[in-house]
Amino acid sequence: MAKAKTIPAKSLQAIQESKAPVNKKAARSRVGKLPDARADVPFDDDVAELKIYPRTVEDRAVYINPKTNRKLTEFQFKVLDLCAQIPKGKVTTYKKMADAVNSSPRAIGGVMRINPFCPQPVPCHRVVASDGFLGGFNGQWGAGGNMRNKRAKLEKEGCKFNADGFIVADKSGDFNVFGDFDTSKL
DNA sequence: CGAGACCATCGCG
DNA sequence: CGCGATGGTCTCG
Repeated sequence: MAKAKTIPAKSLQAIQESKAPVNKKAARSRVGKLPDARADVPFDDDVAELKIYPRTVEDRAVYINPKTNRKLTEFQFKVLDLCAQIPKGKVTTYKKMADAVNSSPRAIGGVMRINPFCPQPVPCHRVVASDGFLGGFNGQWGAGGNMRNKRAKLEKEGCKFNADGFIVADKSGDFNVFGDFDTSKL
């Protein structure tokens, strides 16, 4: 029964050629890190729960992020606001978001990590890596991570994935990265 | 106030 | 397909 868990390079190539939505770059080492389920993290595909999100400057000034026990910075709110613009059933990438606020993808990831407003109104599960890979969730990346829940949430919204954790279609049936951010109201 | 650490990435070799 | 480079932010002393 025991089979190799790593994915043969050929399969990866096939995946890239036929389905890779964004770049046709070769899959990276992270692909070999599947599966993504973690026994210690309960399954959760809820995409409806609505957290209270401080909108006004005053409210934001006093809000304490329960995840960090700290206030959120201006930049963090900016990124969260941006993320909140992603329509249901669509996804965007860390890079797109970074471009939108003149930041870097890693900084975006950093904010997603501490996002206390998941899954609403800040649907951080709709942010994937630039090549369509599901990426990280819940503070972890790839395998050790808990992509299962991120994936479950997206599937519930109508997105499709292949066996390796790459998105192949959003709700519309195609895959196109959402990048139409309105940065004017940040 | 400054330096160092961190990262749910990227893209090149 | 692996690995190092890189940018920006956060944290702590």
